[in-house]
Amino acid sequence: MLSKLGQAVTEQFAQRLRSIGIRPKHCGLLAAIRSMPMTSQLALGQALNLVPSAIVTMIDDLEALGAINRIADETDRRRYAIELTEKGAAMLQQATAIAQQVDDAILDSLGKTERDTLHQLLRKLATRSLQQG
Amino acid sequence: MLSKLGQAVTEQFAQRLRSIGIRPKHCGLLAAIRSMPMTSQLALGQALNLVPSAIVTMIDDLEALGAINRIADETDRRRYAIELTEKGAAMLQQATAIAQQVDDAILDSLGKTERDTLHQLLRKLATRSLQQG
DNA sequence: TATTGTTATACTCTATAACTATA
DNA sequence: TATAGTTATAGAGTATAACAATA
Repeated sequence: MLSKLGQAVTEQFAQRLRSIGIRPKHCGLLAAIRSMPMTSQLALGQALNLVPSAIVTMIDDLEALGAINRIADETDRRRYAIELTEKGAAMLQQATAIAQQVDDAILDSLGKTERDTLHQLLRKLATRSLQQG
Repeated sequence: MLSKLGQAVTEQFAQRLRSIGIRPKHCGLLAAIRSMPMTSQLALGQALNLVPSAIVTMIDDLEALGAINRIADETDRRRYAIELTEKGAAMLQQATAIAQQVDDAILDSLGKTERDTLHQLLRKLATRSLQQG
């Protein structure tokens, strides 16, 4: 049931994200870029546990959307620092809002107390289960 | 969080299922075959919302493992009825046991009352969210 | 020789559509 | 002409490995 619900949540999120042209995986990257400004591509990839080719593709996507810029590093000409543009920051904000909407839609049938209980229980599971991967 | 937990559960389940040579999707099919004995392939596919080519591949997999037999229909030579073999029934039983093990592993940190509460809350979510798909 | 970023390649999963043999 | 099953093909998604430029 957890598995099916998780899929349903992911799919709803993905579907609504289409309106701003990105996928769930881009959200994590955008958030990482915001929290680690001007970091190199590979460093971002390491932080998110992504292989180099994957991060390049995603950075390509975000660059095509105008969400980020590749800034050439002056001291090391192999490197590009990734900069979040205003548009990218706006997209991240929209994505966050969409996530909130999906949360609300999913939790619609639960009252405030029930939501809190659920959140607490899930967090308890997550601390154990998400560690091993 | 639901999304990540769901993924973690699915992956753990998939990993343990490897020991008996099948994937999570085969479990649903095996269960359907048991509950609908001697049904045609396409009918099974419809019951599980699968396209014909997908069900054929999965039936191929299960046949190669000796879990099912294709029985030629005597009145309609296009049709094959799917029969669960003893080995297939055993596999389904093993899969069910594995699912139980994964459940226990995931729910390890929760007490009996907490598990019941979680189950109740998730079911409440599921009745709403899993309907739309 | 090692590292950053990129491209090429391959592999899985899955869906669409063409095809066969029956009806 | 429609249906059961099959095969071929194409599309995402993702990982591996080869590669160029630079350190």
